[in-house]
Amino acid sequence: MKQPTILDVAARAGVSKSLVSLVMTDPSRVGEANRKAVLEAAKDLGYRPNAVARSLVQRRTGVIGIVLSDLHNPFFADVADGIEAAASERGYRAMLSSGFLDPKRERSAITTMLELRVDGLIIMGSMMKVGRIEGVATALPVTLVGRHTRSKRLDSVCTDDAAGAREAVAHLAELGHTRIAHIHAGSAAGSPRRRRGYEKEMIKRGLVDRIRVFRGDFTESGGAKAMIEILNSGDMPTAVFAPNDAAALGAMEVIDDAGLDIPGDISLIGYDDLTLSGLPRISLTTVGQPRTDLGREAAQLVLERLDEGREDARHVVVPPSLVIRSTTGPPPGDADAQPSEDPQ
Amino acid sequence: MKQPTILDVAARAGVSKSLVSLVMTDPSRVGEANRKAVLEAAKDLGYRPNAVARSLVQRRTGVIGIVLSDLHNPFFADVADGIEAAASERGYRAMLSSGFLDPKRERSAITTMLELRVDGLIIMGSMMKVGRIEGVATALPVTLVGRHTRSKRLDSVCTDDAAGAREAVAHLAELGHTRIAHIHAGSAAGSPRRRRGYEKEMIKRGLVDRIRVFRGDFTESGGAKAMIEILNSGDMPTAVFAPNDAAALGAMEVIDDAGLDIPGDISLIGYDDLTLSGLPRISLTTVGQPRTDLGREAAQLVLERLDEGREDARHVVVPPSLVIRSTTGPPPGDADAQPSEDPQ
DNA sequence: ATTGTAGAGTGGAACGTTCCAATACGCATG
DNA sequence: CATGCGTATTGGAACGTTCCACTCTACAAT
Repeated sequence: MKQPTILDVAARAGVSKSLVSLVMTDPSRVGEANRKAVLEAAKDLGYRPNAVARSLVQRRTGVIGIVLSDLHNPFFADVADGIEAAASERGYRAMLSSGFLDPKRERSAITTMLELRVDGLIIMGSMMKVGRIEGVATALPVTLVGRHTRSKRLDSVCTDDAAGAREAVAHLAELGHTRIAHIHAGSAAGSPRRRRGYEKEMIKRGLVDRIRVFRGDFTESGGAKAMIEILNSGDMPTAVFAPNDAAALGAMEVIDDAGLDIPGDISLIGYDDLTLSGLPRISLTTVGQPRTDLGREAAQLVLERLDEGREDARHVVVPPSLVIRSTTGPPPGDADAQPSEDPQ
Repeated sequence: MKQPTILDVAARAGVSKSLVSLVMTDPSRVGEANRKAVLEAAKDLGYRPNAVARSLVQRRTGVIGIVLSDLHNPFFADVADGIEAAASERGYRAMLSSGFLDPKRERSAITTMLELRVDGLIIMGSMMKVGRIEGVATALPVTLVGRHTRSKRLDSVCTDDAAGAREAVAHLAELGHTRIAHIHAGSAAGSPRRRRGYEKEMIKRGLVDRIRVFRGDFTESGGAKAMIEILNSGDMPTAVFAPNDAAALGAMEVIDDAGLDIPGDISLIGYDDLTLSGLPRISLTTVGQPRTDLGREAAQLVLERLDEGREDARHVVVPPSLVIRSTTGPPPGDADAQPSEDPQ
């Protein structure tokens, strides 16, 4: 099991370790004969450069760490794709770790990344306070995905959650809804803004006293639980705005199980536009975010600091877009149904 | 940005670097006064042990690498959860990398893991040939998830894919189906066995000449494409057995779009039992695998080699279980409908 | 007084690379 | 024939830890 080192290769090829190192990094700078000898020796021995030793002397690992809150949320998978693509174009590789929706485990995932000395860190859907994350940003470039901040110490990229939420509520209001409830995900990344957007739009439309907010989270089961509460609240809304698609799916399940019709009895709207949500069976109205672009942008921000020496914080906000499908419609008993916004 | 080292801490605390090292690993072996001084100095400086340097001297990283073929497949997320849980219980941490459904990129992901000197490797849903992976297993413990092999050099854990496939076909046959088509995913992990299970059961039931196999893959779009081909084949089956749930969802979408009813016109069955598949709107009949357990078992296999010195290969096969939901029913025009197997 | 022992702390080698300054060698130039 | 120069190669110092063998001190046992 003992792995061969550069010295073993050097000995076998009859050259110095420095020459082997040269061949491994830039073969063109080495004479024909020696190059061949080294490559052959390396192959014979099954030599693989030890990135640990290399990182130690170079004081860089070439790895961008990604910490995400939930491996199950396909939203992150797309963002991660974007990050990986951008990173590998620039000679970095991405390594991923999950926070399992638990601030403590997220913290420990981040610590691990720091100890491994990743060159940059991208944190998505964080459950932690921005303040704590800022502390980390003194050691390496950090980009937050999906969370708004004006921090001077780290970068961020997200969609305008408040605007997305307002669009969602506006869409419902224009369909004639007034009793619009919102499920929120506490202080998890993005959630506070979406909630505020919901509230603002409700206020703007004169629906202040119709504001109903229920606590859930960004998962299917969180959405389901909140929906059960809504159904039991004795104050049934005609529309529900979920904090994301995963939660919306959970809510949908509860509504279906209760024998209610979507959107006949209750309209439902999510956030994220997962591929899944576009399935005909689901056809969830939702607020879309350009996921892969979000990821590319996040990687770009890290790389700018790493390779171009940028020092000042940048915060990128991209606009969300409402995707109207078939889980939203006029409220029940609405005489003037079929307005132009009605899907299908 | 320059990070403090153990020497900085030692200087500030007025002790030797060795003492600092001791405090960091086992504070109880150090005198009260010095321990406090060291901890305070470390805190003041924001010292974080450099895992790269530590790994170099210890010749271990404490990291279990996970390489999976597709970040989007929630199946892997659950398995990864299991791995992470088992690993962290034993003091290891898990780090993840995606192969993006491309054997080349998978190879490069594995190379990266090897260069980073992870202590063990778990490969899920691999697109590579087992032979190539075996080469890797000489350097560290490797466990394959979801792929059958009798290799003497690496471990594996998977469900009995052939048995699962046969159960699926048997279920359809008992409902009265004879024209049962199968979408397969080429040589991707698990697919060949499922295909063979399908064929065997078809033969056993005297349906040899009804065997129809279409090429797809383990993704939604792969399933959709194959389904389009099936619909255009001019030989419409009454049931389709997809290689996994993701592909089944793609197929479902195509069937829905074609205006056909599931299971009225065509029955559909998947493999994996994603959480998603249990949603009332989807309610996909499928073959279930104990995902988290699969992950725990995989981690266990790696850890046995790492910490207990096991040398011989172990291959764990766990039984799959058919989950009957509402995408399967009697074939159209079947007079004696509603057999006892009918769901609901 | 001598010896032994335990506890606390230290210095230096090692881990496997990269990088830099230095060397060796050939060959053209004056 | 000395000089200079470019190319190919080398040895040694880093990188930041851990680990081991060792020293030092205090104190108990003989």
